[in-house]
Amino acid sequence: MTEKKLLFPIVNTDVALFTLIDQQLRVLLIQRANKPDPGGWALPGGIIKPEIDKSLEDAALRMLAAKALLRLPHLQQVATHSGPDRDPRGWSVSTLFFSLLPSDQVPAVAASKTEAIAWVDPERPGHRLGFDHGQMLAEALHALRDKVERGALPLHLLPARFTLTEVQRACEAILGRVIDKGAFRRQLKSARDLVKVPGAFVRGAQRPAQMYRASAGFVF
Amino acid sequence: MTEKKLLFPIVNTDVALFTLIDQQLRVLLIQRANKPDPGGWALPGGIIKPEIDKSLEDAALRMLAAKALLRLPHLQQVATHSGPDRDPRGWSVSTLFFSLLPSDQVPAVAASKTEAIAWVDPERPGHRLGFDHGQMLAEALHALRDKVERGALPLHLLPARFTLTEVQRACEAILGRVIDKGAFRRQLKSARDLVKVPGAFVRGAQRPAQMYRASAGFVF
DNA sequence: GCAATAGTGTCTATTAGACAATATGGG
DNA sequence: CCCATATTGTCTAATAGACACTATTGC
Repeated sequence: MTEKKLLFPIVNTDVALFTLIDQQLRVLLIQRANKPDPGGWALPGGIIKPEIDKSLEDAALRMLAAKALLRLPHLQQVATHSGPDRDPRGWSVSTLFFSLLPSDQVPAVAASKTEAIAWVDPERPGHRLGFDHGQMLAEALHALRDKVERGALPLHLLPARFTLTEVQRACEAILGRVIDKGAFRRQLKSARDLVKVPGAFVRGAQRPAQMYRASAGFVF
Repeated sequence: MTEKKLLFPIVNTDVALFTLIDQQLRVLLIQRANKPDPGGWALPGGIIKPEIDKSLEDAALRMLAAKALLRLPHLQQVATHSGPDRDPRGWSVSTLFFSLLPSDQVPAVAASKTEAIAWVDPERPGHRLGFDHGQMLAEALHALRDKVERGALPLHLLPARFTLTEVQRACEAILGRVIDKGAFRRQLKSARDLVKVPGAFVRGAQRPAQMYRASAGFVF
């Protein structure tokens, strides 16, 4: 491959899209079909198009929408990586985001004809990631954990209606440790993000649980 | 001025450089001499040069070094702003950093022949800032406060040797509130960032204070 | 009644804030 | 001694973690 040095830096975005599969935290990887590093695994992303994108966030959402036929409820900036060597095409700048996909929408993310996808454990991706995406994934996971550790509720991982236990399980999957039920529910009482859904319960052969939804003004 | 749309985004950096002047938190503004918005006030920054810069951090340091004849001890990424309208020259991406300048090095930052400088209160800059730099400054201040609120010690604001009271004053200047002496010093005891300097005391007509320095492995 | 999960209560160790008390210099 | 600041100690309210207890369903 001929390496051509561009006069202007390449500007692109990458997204670590997290979800829950069987109560386990997973992140989306795609197997690249195109030019740099074809066949290699990477975080979904690509070069922005100034003609149609109104911002980096806009570009990241556009690329994911093309892949997933969905509109993500939020996008969180993690960091911007840069340098002459991180992309073989030349001097590049890449802004990394993470986002949360509701677990009931995982099927909406399907592989295209040219690109395979995989939902992997963010701590052990299994595939070797191209570019500096291994480091990026670690940073995105750290940013997500930090936010949840600080008390943010990852409600975007859950369906529209959920139980408090499901919120706890989501936090546990993110943090990688068990959380005490009593302490967790105590904190939730002073959180304004949750709204009781009046009727609505039931799930199995045990005491039914109260259902909740995210409050109107909730932002992750 | 003719507005030309570029095929590639403009990539630049901006830095909110904080320091202490008379125990007050101040941030550096420059009065632009060149093309977009000449005479306007803004955070120091500029377009990167892929030929010489090895990263965005490198570019930000280079631009500040030219202005200030100094090498900053650290640089912290805040966020990356983007869009077609935030810079009149066209679609642009700008990564914002903040940094801390030791109070005894303020004189090293001098105005050039073409650009005036000002050290202003970050909460009330006084000058109206061009581009989206008003918003940027607010974000940088928030990032700095958040970090200090979480327990990070802004030792880079201080001279090489300092007293615990000086550390407290620096934190108070950043946070904009008074901190309890007892509680503050209790936290410092469990911080590994500080090292006693054996001799060294004295300042005025009162009990001398123990001097400290940042530990070898200290990173803000 | 039993299994399983929901939901609440209690005890304790730790911590942050308020504030008092003591220490040490110069004058 | 007095002043000003350094340094340490004490008391208390709030909080987090551990863990136990009660509640409600299906079977």
